[in-house]
Amino acid sequence: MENKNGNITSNIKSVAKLAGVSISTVSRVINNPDSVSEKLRSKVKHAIEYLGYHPNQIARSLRTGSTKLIGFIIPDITNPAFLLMIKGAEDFLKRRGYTFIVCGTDHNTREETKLLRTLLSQNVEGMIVTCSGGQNSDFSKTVESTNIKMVFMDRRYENSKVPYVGVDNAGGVKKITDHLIETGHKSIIYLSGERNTSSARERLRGFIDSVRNRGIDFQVFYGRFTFESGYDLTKRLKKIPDAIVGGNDLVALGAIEALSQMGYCVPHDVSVVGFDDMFYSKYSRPPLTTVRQPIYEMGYMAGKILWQLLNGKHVKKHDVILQTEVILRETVKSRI
Amino acid sequence: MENKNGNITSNIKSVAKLAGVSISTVSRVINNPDSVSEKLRSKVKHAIEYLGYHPNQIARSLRTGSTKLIGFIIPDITNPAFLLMIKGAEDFLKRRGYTFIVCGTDHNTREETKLLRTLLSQNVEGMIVTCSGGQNSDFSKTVESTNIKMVFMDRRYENSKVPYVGVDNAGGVKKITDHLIETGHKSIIYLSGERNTSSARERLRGFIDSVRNRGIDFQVFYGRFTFESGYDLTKRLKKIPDAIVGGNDLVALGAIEALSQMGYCVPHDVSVVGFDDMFYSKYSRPPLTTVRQPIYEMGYMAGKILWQLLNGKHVKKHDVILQTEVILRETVKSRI
DNA sequence: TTGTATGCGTTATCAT
DNA sequence: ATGATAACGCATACAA
Repeated sequence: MENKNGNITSNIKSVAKLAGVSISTVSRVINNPDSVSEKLRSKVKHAIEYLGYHPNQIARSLRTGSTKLIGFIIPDITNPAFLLMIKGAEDFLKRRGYTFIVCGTDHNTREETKLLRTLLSQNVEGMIVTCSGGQNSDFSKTVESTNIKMVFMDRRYENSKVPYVGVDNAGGVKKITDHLIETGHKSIIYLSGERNTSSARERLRGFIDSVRNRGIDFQVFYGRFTFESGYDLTKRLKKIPDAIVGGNDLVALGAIEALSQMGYCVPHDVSVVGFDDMFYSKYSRPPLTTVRQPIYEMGYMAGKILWQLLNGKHVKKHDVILQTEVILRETVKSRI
Repeated sequence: MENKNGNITSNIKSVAKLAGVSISTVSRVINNPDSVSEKLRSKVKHAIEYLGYHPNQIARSLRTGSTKLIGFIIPDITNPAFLLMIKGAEDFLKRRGYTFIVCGTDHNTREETKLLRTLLSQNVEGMIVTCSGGQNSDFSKTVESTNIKMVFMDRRYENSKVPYVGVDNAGGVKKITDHLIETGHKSIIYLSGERNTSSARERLRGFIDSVRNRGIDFQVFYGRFTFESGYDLTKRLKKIPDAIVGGNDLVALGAIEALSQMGYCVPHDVSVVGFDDMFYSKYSRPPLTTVRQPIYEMGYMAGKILWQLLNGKHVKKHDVILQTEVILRETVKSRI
């Protein structure tokens, strides 16, 4: 039997014919083997083996109404952090029989809405989404109109009834800034990236929370979440502070590079800290003091919550906020 | 109408009923609007709008035999290089209406075979695969028995009729090793990773090609393709050579770190080069001299070839080998 | 131009 | 324990 692509495709009918049984028996051998006699079961199994048959998932889905498909929408499929989250979610869900469609928006909210529609018409049973912007009303409207099971991961849209799993961005930045203050840093600069996502706003808030009303001389500059941005922002500094807090590790690393080119030594002259603890940060020179997020765990948790949603279980906490950990390495020097 | 998940699902029937036409007319409005009178067309369109109807892709696929689904199998969904390849392929294919399922094997060939089966039963129309090991006979057998359209990307299994897109690994390592020899390096050590994949073997071959019969004192050590492996291997070196060639950038960076801890200065005392030009290598201290592969282009090309396969076009070159480029930065010093 | 009826490959219901 | 058959939602050949 040949389909449109010229592929040789065996189906339940051909298996039944070869085994000399009805198609219902074949179906039973696959879905409920115990209900078939040993004799027929073995016949059917051999036929399946011989023909290299495997059930057509499409037909199965149409009939059962269950695709066992989960969709992911993330801002950038090239960013290892997002993929580690996805791995976490997959590790939880794949042993429960799900398959995954992963889509990247390139940080474009219009594309995000489009992908939502695509996944919907692929009949995914659930979705895990890391939002691409600060808001996307088309997206939110579509979600509300469909009752699709969804979980937001790491970044969310506000005013939404979608459960959320994230990390305590504000708390993390606050912790590491507190550490800076406790070790005698009097003037501190925060280098933010784009401020449109929920996580970026939270990090900035953590910095402000830590620094205000404590007699600290502080300033905030906005750029992007890249090495180059950290570099440029730092090069333009009129006055070098006691410490610089990067909105993420890349920004911090860029700042260190600029500082070194400007003749300052880290941490001797300036302390620098980041946020993320990305793969490379422990190998930088000097190794970067930063905040570690439980990335993988975040994904795992998102997978778990989606699974609860899918199975009609009561989701206890609507929002789950995971805690961060300060990783002390060698870019901070006490100035007491 | 409500499906098993409790979702409100409108179907072609409900649209037809509301519009007061037959289901074939609705189908025509969607697939071939010009064949329907203006009057009915507008009625149907309003009904579609009102109900928020979109066609069930599952049913459509079952009927037409076309899923517009492409599957990817890669060794590790957490590795940015693989994902950049995928992005290349997607950029070519998505404007042609395809959707993508991405699966990672965790470098496990058994899992690889399982994923192949999964994708097959999801009725993907084509697949792009980066092989997880040196061989996988179950995988190869299954592929041959199905006529699935497939392209190997970056890593391949031998003896296969599957088209392949890769880079000239051997040529790349040869080029950079030649450069080392031409700049007066007399003793050179190659630090390989696992030697089971096709690309790892090719890189080693490039090194040997460059070094032999030229009076060079050379040695090869095997470890893994990680920072730690480069570090450990280097720490165990009895005698420090003029230059070290890392099987990839991570290994080279690990070697540099070990060297620096052992009191050697790069490139003053030893030259070190890598392979990949991964994202971070230009920011390392000192910036790493390495070989750049056209990662994205490789994926784009793989997508293009798969598309040709899918459309029955004649694929001119069965194998496509892309060229590499040596990136000179600051970890090599001339010793002439 | 429009409608009726068939079948895609399954699973599930109902007989036997 | 096994088989015949309806139904899932859609596209399409054929009839009108």
